[in-house]
Parts: sequence; structure tokens; C-alpha cells
Amino acid sequence: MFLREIERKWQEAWEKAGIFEANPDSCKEKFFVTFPYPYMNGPLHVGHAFTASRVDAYARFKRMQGYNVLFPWAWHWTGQPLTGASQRVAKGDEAFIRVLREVDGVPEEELRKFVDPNYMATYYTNESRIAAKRAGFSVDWRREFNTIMPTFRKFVEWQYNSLRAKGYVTKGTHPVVWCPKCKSPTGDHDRQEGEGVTPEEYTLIKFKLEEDAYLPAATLRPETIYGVTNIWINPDATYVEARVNDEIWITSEKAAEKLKEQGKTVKIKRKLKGRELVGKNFENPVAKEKLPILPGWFVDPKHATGIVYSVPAHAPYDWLALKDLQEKPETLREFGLDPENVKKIKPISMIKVEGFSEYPAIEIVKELDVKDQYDSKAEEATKIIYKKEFHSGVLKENCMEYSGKTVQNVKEILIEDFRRRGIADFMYDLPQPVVCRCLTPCIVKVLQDQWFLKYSDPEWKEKVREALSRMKIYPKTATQWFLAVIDWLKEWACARRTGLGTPLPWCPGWIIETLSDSTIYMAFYTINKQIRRHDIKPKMLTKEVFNYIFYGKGIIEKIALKSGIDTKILEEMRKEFSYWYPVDLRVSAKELVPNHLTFFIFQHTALFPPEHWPKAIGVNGMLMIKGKQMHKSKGNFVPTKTVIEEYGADAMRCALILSSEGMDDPDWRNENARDVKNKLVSFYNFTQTINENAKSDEIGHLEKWLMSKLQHRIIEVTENLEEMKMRTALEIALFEIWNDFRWYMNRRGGEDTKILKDTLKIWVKLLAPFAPHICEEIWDGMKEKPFISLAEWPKANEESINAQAEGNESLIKEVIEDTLNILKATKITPQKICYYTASQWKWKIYMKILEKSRKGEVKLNEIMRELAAEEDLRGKLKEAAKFTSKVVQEVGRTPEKRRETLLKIGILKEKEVIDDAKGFLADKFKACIIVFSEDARDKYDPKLKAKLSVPFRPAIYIE
RNA sequence: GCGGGGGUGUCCGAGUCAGGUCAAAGGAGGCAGGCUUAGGACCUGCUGCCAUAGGGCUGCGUGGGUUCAAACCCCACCUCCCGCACCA
Repeated sequence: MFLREIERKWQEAWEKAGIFEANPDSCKEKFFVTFPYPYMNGPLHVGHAFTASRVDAYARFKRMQGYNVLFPWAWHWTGQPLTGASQRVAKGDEAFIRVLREVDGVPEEELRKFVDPNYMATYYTNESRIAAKRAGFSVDWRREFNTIMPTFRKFVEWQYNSLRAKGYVTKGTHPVVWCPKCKSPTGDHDRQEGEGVTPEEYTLIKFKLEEDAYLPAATLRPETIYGVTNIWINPDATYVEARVNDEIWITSEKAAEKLKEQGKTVKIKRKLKGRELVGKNFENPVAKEKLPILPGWFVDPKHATGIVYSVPAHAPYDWLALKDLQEKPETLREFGLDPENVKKIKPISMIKVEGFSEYPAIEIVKELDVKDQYDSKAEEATKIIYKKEFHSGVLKENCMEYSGKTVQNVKEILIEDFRRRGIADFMYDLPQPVVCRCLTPCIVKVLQDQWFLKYSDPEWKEKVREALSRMKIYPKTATQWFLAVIDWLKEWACARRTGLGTPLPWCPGWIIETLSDSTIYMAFYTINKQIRRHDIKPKMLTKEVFNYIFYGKGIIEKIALKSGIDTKILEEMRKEFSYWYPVDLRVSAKELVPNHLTFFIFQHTALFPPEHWPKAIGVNGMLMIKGKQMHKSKGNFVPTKTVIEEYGADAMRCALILSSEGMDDPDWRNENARDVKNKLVSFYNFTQTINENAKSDEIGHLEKWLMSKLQHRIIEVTENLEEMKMRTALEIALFEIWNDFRWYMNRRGGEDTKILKDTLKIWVKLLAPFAPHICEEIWDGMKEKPFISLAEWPKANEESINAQAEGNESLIKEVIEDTLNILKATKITPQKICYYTASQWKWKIYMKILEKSRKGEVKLNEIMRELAAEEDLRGKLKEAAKFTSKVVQEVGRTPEKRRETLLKIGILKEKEVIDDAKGFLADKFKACIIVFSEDARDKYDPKLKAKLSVPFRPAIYIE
């Protein structure tokens, strides 16, 4: 196929000439673009290609504008998925292996070697590199690396030591969903069941039992403590009495186990059945009154502490359970409870909610007709009340110091107070069961000694906001999102136990987490060229070396001596970094906004001075395949390589760019790629015929029109590219300009003019960032010197903009439109079409009014007075007055921009223009065309249409 | 729940910040014709409804408002998509 041939040809030529290898050049302004390195547990797919095509088109655009552009590339190997995948191969997971074999097309002999994660990553990296090159990305490959290379690790070590030295790293605890068998956190993708479930923090209210022990009742609504009437214990469940830290707690057996994992020391003293506790009394720590423990079979001993306090006024379950006991006193006997006392228990109303009276729980139970505590509707009732009370609830006067406050506002404060006063503690639990892939039920574990990046630090956040405010964000709407993320970000655990990556330099056994080691690596691109060329060994890359390169700190001779790197090389590296930094543009899919892209800003502000903070971020949507998310397991995985083989690189790039803009998700459909491919081929053919046939030297108004139009196109394409509106830019460059050419050629007919060649040169340039190979080929065919990739980006030539020429053509277009309209309405098959152009005096008045409207309000009587003095209006004043008032009205309704355009066009020689287009019009309508001036005496005007003519709108008569 | 982004013709999608040239760009699809041995290629025209004169009607999620004028501004509502963490 000829497309593939020219692609290969030009890729080789580019590589041979090294035109994308960018070196510092003090005479040229630099532009540094980056693309987040792809994770190498699979081949490069069209999702990557989408973002990369946008980056590349931008890079090529900037290069043609004369910037010294650096577009480097690297590969992400750090993390769990690669090791996980490799282990699955090692274990012989057939389903998984089949996907690698069939979707990724990994040959059998390679597949076997995938038991080594490094091998697997190497394989995919090699495959992906080929794909990226075939896509024609204008990358400087000398700077390539992967994230577990020892030299890169030294860089990350420097990064983390520096962060720590600056106080951005802290140690703390952190709850995770944990598999007790695998002894590791169970992320969403590792789960058999319970996707999306995260630990919930329960407040434990410590109710004192008579015998100096506590009953920690778990709740999400600690504010309801002011409405407690009793505690529920499941009489049939097993509880334990245990020493928790330095107190005696009674909890369910399960809860004791959980607490052990949450940083508490737990020593179990004895087991007991729940019924042993029922009937006893406890003390409410806020009201200090004695309340009873009642049997509650609805209490789930597996959940939280297995102890629940009862607020029947505001919790449907509590009310239902209490009602049950009150209505069935016989159940109380076996616990030695006096039914009379239980009957005396009255709900305590303590939250005022709009739309409910005193006891919301009781009301909702009635309303939904919930039968008892086992009715499934009880759950729904609970949800409704919780929501309602949280959003619009206000604490009543019996809530001591919190009275009058809204539930929403008081919650956090109250929890804090209670903890401080020793009334409350907390624990984590899962709201729904989570089961690990290994089929073990998960728990919540509080990881000790975790290392965190202090993204919560208010000063740091402020700096990041400052950085953001200086940046350009494409599209603008994404800025809001960034701001929200900056606010929302908390401590980020930056180290893990498993997976590939760089060990935490000060704490062996921990590996720097993958999102955390990928934040400032763009700086590494700037120096990796030298590292590779001079074969600099990892151990030579000391802290001092990096401090010199990135900060210019230290005495170079000393550093050279100590590190073993030549001073000249050190200087070169420093120069390289200083030249390229900061990053001018980073482009990624929107999924990275809440993590990577924001971290990217955070860490730059932490480690670099403001002049090295990133300049711009482009965000785009996530690629879908026929409207669905791409997943290997779903069988809709589309590798870049396959697409290029089928449709060619240029078609892929253009189809991707045309598929969406802004943050909308692009949708990949093969038919689109096929269509674009056809378009590109016929574009190529079109250019060939022009090159062959363009002979005429003529330059008439149509040529002027084409040139003028093209100037606008240049401006539009350039402006849209600048704003990263790649699709709009390509749409104009490919479709709109094509339509201009079509109009011109149809309108003109006959032999092609030489001017087409000149305009074509501009057109090809405008397309070159998007479809570089085919444009390069056309460029070459036009005997231009290589390469179009380095050719100068077109600039609009103000002098070629010709409002009159454009006015002429839009007149023709409007005339056609109106004629068609009449034909459609009358269903006439035209024999003869007459056009009558407006009289000179009409034009005069029209222009006068336009002119005046520029300065402000147009006064009718003022104009009339002026007109009365005009010679040539004598005898026509009445008619002129009528006309004037009509025009004044019309102009009043015309937007300013349009009025300016009309003024620029000025008085059109309408008769001439239409006369000139006669042939074209006759051909179009298959009729005889006659043009008269309204003033002509001998005009053919049987229906007296001529007098209806208006400037820019000739009258029409058809028969 | 919290946060972010949307809803435009058969479909995709521009237009909304700065209201008026907006029955609404461009593309795709459909229809008709041309070119061709043929074509999923290419070219030309049409593609909301009504209308024997360039007009009228309906129309940009729904309802209301502001205005001489609303896809665009304001209010309310409905609805869809995405992210919520230690994971790339």
C-alpha cells in the first residue's frame, strides 16, 4: 500500500536527518512538551495514541513556528500490575495467558519468559517503541528511559531525599482494606467482591458498665447520644471481655480481632454470650444517667463492635426493636427484665427536622408501613431519616452545649470534643463485605509507620494554587477541577511493600509508590541524553550532582572530583536542564487530573523555584471503543500497531484528533479511520492533479477571493492550535479549506491556475502537524526542500485579505440561495432568471446609514434633511424616505460585527459581479441569466420586481 | 454523599463566556444524479414542516423569567457521564 510506503520512507528520512533530536540552542526559543509515560504491562493502545497524537501535532506546530521543540518519551515500569501479571503467567493462569496471546499477540516463546516481570516489560516496551515510531511521533529518542533503570532510580532517590529534607514527607498511620491471607492491601482490582468499598470511620461511644468496664457502641451519628434510651446486645452472639490499651472493653469477638489490626493492643480475658450482658445497666457518659441493656437480635456481631446504642426517636431500627419488646413482654422474662420498666421507655426527641414532628423514626415507620425490625423496608426508612436529619436537622435544647447547631456543622466538632474528653474512641470497618481474589474476607487494617507526602499542608496547597494561576490550562473548564482537587487532596501514602520501583532511600523494605515517583521526571529527560552518551554510572549520580544540575549549587570541581563526572559534562547537563526547563506543556487524559497531574504541580512547587514550574497542561477525554471503555478482558482492546497497519499513521492520527475535543471522551470507530484514510488519499490525488494541471497565470477576483479566504483559514487554524483545540484546527485545515478550493474551482471552471499551487503550499503546511507523512510526500513532490516538518508555519498576510472579493462571492452565494428558495416555493422549472441590482442612490443611503450607525443612534429626520439636499434624489424623495426608514430599522437590528464587515466591503459593483458569474449561474439553474440595473430603462420587468432591490440583495424575477 | 463535566437536527458535533448575519458551521448517514468494468473510492445537488416569489411555522433537556430580540442571560426542575485514593 502506498500510504505505508511513504510513511516508512519519511520516518526513515527523519530519523536519518535527526530532525527531532533537540539540543540547546541559545539562538532559538525552546518549547518542551511531554506526554505521561505509558505503563508497560501491555502494548501501546489507541488511547495512548490519542493523547500522543495531540501532543505530537502541537509539537510539530510549534516546531514549524520556529521553536526549538523537545518531545521526549519514556516507559513506566514501576508498580504492582507488572509483577502481578508476571505472577499470573508463572502460576499458569490460562484465562490471563490467553488474553496476552490473542489480544496482545505475544508469541509463545516470548510468553514463557514473562515469568520475569522485567522481561515482560522489556517485550512490551520494544513493541510499543515500534508503534510510537510508526505513528510518526516527533520524539527525541536519545532521552528515552524506563522507570526502574538504576540511573533513574538515583534521580528518584534524590527527589525523595530532597522532599524529606524540605519537610514534605511525614510518617503516620493509615487505614486500608486488607487481606489477612495475602497480607497486603486489597485494591479494587484485587477484589472478588466489594468493588468500591472503602473503610468507614465509626465513632465508639464508651458507655460505662457497672463493673468498671466499657461498652464501646459503634455509630456514624455520635450526635444522637443525647437521645439514648438503652443499648442493644445480640443475646446469641459471642462477646469478649478484653483489655484494650489500658481499659477493659466488652465487644463482639470479631471486633476484638479487628481492633488488633487497628493499632490497639488487645488482650482477651474471657468470652461471654451476649445474654450475659442483657438486663444490666450502664451509664450514659453525657447525661450520667443509668440505662438498661436490652436484647436486640438485629445487631450484627460481625459489624463494628457488635454493640449498638438505641435512639428510638431518630433510628427506625431502634424504634422497631423497642416496640417489639414492649409488645411482646414474654421475650423479656428470660433475661430477668421487668416488662413494666421496658414499657416505660419513651423515645427522646433531640433533633428538629423540617417535615417531621417530634419522632421522625416513628413517623417514617408508619409512613412506609414497616412491620418489624426484620422488614427490608427498615433499611430504606433508616436511610431516609439519616439523610434528612443530616442535611436539615438541628439539635434541640436537650443537647447541652451543642443545642441549636445543625447536625451537619456540629458533627465533626462533637466527635473531636468527645475524643478529647475520653468519652469516645474510633474504629474502622467496612460498610459492606469485601472478599479478596484469594477468597479470603477482608478487614480494615491500620498501617503503621506509613510514609506520606503532606499534600494536606495548607502552605503547600497555596503554592500550588499560585502555580496553577500562572499556568494555562486547556480546556479552561478543567481549571475548576484542578482547584477542587487541590482542596480535597490529603496525605498521600507514597511507599508500598510490593511491586517494581525505587526503594525508599531512608527506609529499606519500602518502595516508592508509582504515582509518587512520576511527578518531576521530565527533568530527567533533560539530562538523560548525557547520562546515556557518556555512560554515566548510577553511583556517580550523587546528591551533589543533582543539586548542581538542578539548582546550580556547589563547586563544580569538587563535585566532579567526588562523583567522577567530568566538569564539562556536568556543565553540559546543567546547561541542558536550564535550557529546557520548565515544562511548557504536558498533555494527558482527564483521569489523571485528580492524581498525577495535580501531584505534578505539587512536587514542582516543592522542589523547584517558580521559574521552573510547569507552564501549561492540556487535558483530554478518555478514549472509548464504540462507546465503551477499552478493556483487554472485554475483548475491545485496540493496539496502536494494528490500527496503523490497517489505516496508516496519518489516518489514525487524524481520526483520533477529529473524534473529540476538550474533555469529551473520544470514540474510536474503525469506519471513521477508514473514511479519513480515503479523505487523505483523495487529498493527495487532488494535490497531484493541481501540480500537473495548474498552468494559467490569471489573477482575477476569484483568485483574490481564494487568497483572502486562505488568510482567514491560516488565522483560524493557528489560533485553535494555540488553544489546543486540535479538532477544530484540523477540521478547518482539512474540510473547510477543501470546501474553499471546491468553491473556487467550481466557480471558475476551465483550466487550473498557478495560484492554486501557491495556496496549496500553505494548505499542506497547515495539515502537516496532523498528517505529517502524506504532507511530507506532497511537499517533496512540489520540489520544496526537505522537510515540511521544518518548514515555516504560514502567517496570514493582511494585504491578501480582500473584503471586496469576499463580498462578491457571498453576494453570489446569497443570490443562489434566494433563487433556490423561490424555485422551491414556486416549483417553477426556470427558463429565464432576471436579477435587478439596486440603484446607486439606494447604495448611497445604505452606506450613509451604516456609517452613522457606527457613531451611535441613527436619527431618521437628520438623514432626511441631508438627503433633501442631494441632487440626484430630486423627485425621488418620497421613495427615498420609505427606503431609508426601512434600512434604518434593518441596520438597527444588525449586529455591530456584521455592520463593520459590510462597511469594509463597501459599495459592490453588483451588476458586474453577477454578470461575471452568469455562466456559473446559468449552468447551475439550467436557465438563461439576465442582469439589469434597477435604473436601466429598457429592462425586462413584467412583474415590476426591480424596485424591490436592496443593496446586497438584488431583486429576482423568474419565468 | 462530595466534587467535576454535559443534554443542540437521523447520528456525531460547533455555537453559549461578549444575545441580533442562527433553520443553527463542519462531518457522518440518507436520497438523487454524474464518473466508472466495478467500487466502502471520487464529484455535484438535496436532506425540519408548510408555501406558485426570496415568506411563515416549529425548533437547541423541561418549565418559567428578563429583552424590541434568547440555543446563548437569570431562576427552578429533570436527566446523563466521570472521579472519590494509596491504585495505574
